[in-house]
Amino acid sequence: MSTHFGKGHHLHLIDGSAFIFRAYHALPPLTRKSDGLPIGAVSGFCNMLQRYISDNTGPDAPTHVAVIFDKGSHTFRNDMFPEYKANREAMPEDLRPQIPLTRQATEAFNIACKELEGFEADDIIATLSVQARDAGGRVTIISSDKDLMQLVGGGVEMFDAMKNRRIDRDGVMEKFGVGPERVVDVQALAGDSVDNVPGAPGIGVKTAALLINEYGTLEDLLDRAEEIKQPKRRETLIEKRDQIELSKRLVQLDCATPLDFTLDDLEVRDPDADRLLAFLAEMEFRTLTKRISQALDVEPPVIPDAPAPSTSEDTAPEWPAIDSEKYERVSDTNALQRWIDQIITRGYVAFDTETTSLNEMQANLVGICLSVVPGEACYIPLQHKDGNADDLFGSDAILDGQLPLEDTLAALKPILEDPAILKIGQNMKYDAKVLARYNISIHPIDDTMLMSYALNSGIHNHGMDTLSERYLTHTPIPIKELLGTGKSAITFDRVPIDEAVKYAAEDADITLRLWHTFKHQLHKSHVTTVYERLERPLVPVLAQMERHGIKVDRETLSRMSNAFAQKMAGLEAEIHELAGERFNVGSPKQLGEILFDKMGIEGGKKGKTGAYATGADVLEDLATEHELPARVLDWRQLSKLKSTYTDALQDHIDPDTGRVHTSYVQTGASTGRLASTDPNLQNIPVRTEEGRRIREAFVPEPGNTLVSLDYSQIELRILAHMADIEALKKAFSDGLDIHAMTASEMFDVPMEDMTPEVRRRAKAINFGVIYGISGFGLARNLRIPRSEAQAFIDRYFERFPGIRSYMDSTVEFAKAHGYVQTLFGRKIHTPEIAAKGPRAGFARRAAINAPIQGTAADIIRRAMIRMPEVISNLPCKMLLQVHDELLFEVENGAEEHVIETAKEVMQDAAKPALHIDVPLVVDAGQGANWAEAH
DNA sequence: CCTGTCACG
DNA sequence: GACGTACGTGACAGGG
Repeated sequence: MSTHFGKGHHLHLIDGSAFIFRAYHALPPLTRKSDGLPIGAVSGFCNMLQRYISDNTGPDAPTHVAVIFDKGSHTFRNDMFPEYKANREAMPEDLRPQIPLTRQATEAFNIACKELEGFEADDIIATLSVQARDAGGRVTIISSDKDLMQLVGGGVEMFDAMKNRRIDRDGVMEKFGVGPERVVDVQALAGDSVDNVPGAPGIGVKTAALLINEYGTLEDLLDRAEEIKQPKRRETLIEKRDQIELSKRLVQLDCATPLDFTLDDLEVRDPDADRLLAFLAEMEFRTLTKRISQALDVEPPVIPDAPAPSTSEDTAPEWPAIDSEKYERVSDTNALQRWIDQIITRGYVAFDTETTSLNEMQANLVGICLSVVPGEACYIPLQHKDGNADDLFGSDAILDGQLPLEDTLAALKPILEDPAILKIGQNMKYDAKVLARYNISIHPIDDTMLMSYALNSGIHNHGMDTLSERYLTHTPIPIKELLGTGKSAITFDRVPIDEAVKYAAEDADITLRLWHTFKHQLHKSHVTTVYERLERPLVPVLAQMERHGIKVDRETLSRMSNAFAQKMAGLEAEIHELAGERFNVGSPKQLGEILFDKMGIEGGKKGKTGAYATGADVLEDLATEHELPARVLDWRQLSKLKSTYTDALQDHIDPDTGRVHTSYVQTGASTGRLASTDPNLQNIPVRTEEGRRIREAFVPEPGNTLVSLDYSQIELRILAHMADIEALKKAFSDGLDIHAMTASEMFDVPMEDMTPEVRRRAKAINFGVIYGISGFGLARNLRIPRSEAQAFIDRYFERFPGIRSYMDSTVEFAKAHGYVQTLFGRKIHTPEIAAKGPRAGFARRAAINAPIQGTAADIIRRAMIRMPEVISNLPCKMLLQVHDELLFEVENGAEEHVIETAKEVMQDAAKPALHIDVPLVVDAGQGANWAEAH
C-alpha cells in the first residue's frame, strides 16, 4: 500500500491484556512438557490470535492491525492518585512468566505489538483511534472493556469477541445511559471499584446518567450542584467536588500519548511461516503447529518428545485435521463388511444415527455413521429420498445407490449388541431410543456428552458444537446448512447424499476424537466413578422411561381448557371495565402503562428496559388497594394454566401411543439434577387447587394405578449430615417436624405452643439456608423488614453455628479449587467464585447450594439406576422423575408390593457408597390420577 | 431472538 | 460503603 492511512482503511486494535487474562482463566494450568514452564495462557492467547485471523479474512478485513499491551504497573495516573488500581489482586505466579511470551507470540504472528512505559494500553488505543478517525479511516477495538467506550463514534466501534457482538453508539448508551462523549462524566461520578476510582459516594451509573442527562456535562452539574433537590446528593457533589474531578482525570484516556510509530507502521502483513512455526514449536504446541502448518501449506517442524518418561496419553494426539471431504460413503456390502471387520478388530466404534426427526418416538432412520480412527469415518445412507422432486407423487421413492435398511441393520445388530464392543456416541440416549424402534438394544456404550458433563459441569454446556470448538478447535458443519430453518426446513432424508456424507461422518469423527480426549481426563480429574456409576448407567433407564411415556387424557384437558377460557373472558371484561379501556391484558408493557400512567397508581418501578415491572410480587402489593391488579393476577394464573398445560400438553400426546413422552436432559442442570423438556413434566402445577387439577389428566391405563414415591425433606437431611448439626440430625432421627423444631429452637417456643406463623418463618429460613441465605432474600420472601430478617439469620447462626462454618468452608473450598463436590464426588465447577461485584454473591450462593442439591440428585439417580432390576419381576413401570419424586404405573393388586420394594430402593439409595447420619424417609401415595397419587 | 412472567423441586 | 441478591430449571406470550 503506497498511500498513507486514511479513507477506506480499517484499523483493528486488539486489547492484548484482555486476551491474556481470558486465555489464562479459560484454560487449565498447562505446562511445557520439556521443562514445566507454564504456558496455558500463551497457548490460549495463540489460539485466540489464530481464531481472530481466520475470522477476519472477508471483504471487511482490516487493512491495519496491532495488539496493544500494558507496560509496567506505574502510570501517570498513579502520580495523580497513588491508590489508583491499588486494590487489584496480584498477578498469579504462573501467569507472570507468560507475559513476555505473549509479546513474542504476537510478533511471531507478524502482527504489530505495541506498548509504552508509563501509559496503559487503553491510552495507546485512544491515541491511535483518534489518529485513525481524524485521518478518515475506520477503527474496531477488539475489547469489551467499558473504559474504552468513551472512544466509540465517528467511525470507531468496539467488538466484544467473547459475545461476538459489535458495540456501537447504541451499545454505549445501553451500558452508560449517555453517549460516548459523556461516558467519562458518568464514570467520574459513579467511580469504579475494580480500578479503585473513587467517584461520588452513593452515586452509581444509573444516577450518574440521570444527572448528566439533566445538566448536560459534569462541569455544569458541579457548578449548579446547589440546585439539586435531594439533600444527600447535593452535599456529596459539593463536598466531593475535588474527588470527582480527580476521578474524571483518572478515567479520561490520554489521546496524545507520545508514540514512536505511525499508523502506517501497523499495516497488515503476511505471516512469516518460518518464524511463526519456530515459535509454536519452541512452545511445544503440537496441535496448533500442525494446524497452522496445514493452513500455510508448509511442512510442520518436528517437536521432539519430552525426554522425561512420558506415557502416550500425556502427549497431544497426532491426528490429521478434520476434513469433511475425505469421508467414505458406504454403498455396497463389501464396503460395509470392511467396516464391520475393522470394528471387531478394534473393539470400539464411534457411532451416530441420522433420522427424520428430533422426536425419537417418531424418528425414522435415514443413515448411520461410523468411525474407528480419527480422520477416517463413513456414512451409510439407507433411506434418502429425492430432495428435488417437485411433484407430490413419486418423490417418496427411496433413492438408488443405498444399502437396504433391513439387511444393513441385520448386519450391524450383532456389533451394536455385542458386549465386547464399545459403542461411542454423543448423546447416546437419542440413538438408543431410535434403535429401540428397530429392535436393537445398543450396549455397552460410552457417551462423550456425559463424559464432558462429569468433567466440566458448570464451565460450559456439553453439545457437540461446544465440545468440538473447545477441545478440537474445529467448528462442525452446522445442520442448518443442510436442513435450512423455519417453515422451509427439510428433513434429513431429503438431504443430497453427498452432502450428508460430509456432515454425518464428520460427527462420528469428532465424537471419536472427543472420546480419546476425555477418556484420560476422567481419571485425572477423579470423576471416573461419577461417570461410570451415576451418568452412563442412567442412559438406558431414562430411554426406557421416555419410551413408556405417561397416559394423558385429552378429554379432561380439553374440558378444563374451555372452562378456563370462559373464566378468562369474564375477568378480561372486568379488567377492561376497571381500566376504562380495552387493552391486551397479556402484555406487561400495556398493563404497566394502564396501571402507572393512566390510573396513576404510585410506586411503578421501571426495569432496565424502561418497562414497568408488573410481576406477581408487584401486583400482589397493589392488590391490597386496587381491584384491577387482583383481577389480573387471577387472569394470569388461568392464562398460564391454559396455554402451558391444558392446551400445549394436548399437542404432546403421541398419536401412536396416546401417551406423552418427555425428554430428560441429563446434562441440563449443573448440579446433577435432570431437566425435562418437550414437554417439561417436572413443573406440572400442584401448589394451587386450580392448577393441581391439571394432574387429574395424568392417568394410568385401565386396570392400573399411579403410585408416587417422594423423598421427605431430602435436602435438609443432607444439610444436617454434611454440616454435621447434632440437633438437626437428632430431630430427623426422632421423626420430629423439622420446621417446628427449628422454630422452637430459634424463638424459644415450646413445640406444643407452635403457631403456624412461627413455623412458616422457620421453614422459610430452613429453605434460605439451602439457597445460601441473605437478609434481603429472606426479607423479600417473608415480606418483613430487612433488619428483622437479618436478626432471624443472626439468631439462626447463633443457634446452629455449624451451618455457618459449613457455608464458609464450602465457599473457601470453591475459591481454592474452582469447584465444589457432592458426597458422591460429582464436581460442580464455580468459575465465577473469583468474580468481583454482584456476580460474586451469585457464585457464592450457588456454591453453597450445589453440594446439597447435587447430593440429593445423586441419591435419586442411584435409586433410578437400581430400580429396573429390582422391579423387573413386578407388573409395573417407572414413568417420571420430578427431582425428589418417582412416579410408577402399577397393575391393580400389586400396589403395596411395588411401594414396599421401590421405597426400600429409594431409602437405601445412598448405601453402600455412603453412610448418612440421618434416615432418608420416603412417602408414598396412590390413585386413579397423578393428583390423587401425589 | 430477547425479555418478562410463572410453573415446578 | 454501595451494589443487587435467595438455589436449580423450561415454556409461553409479547414485541422488536
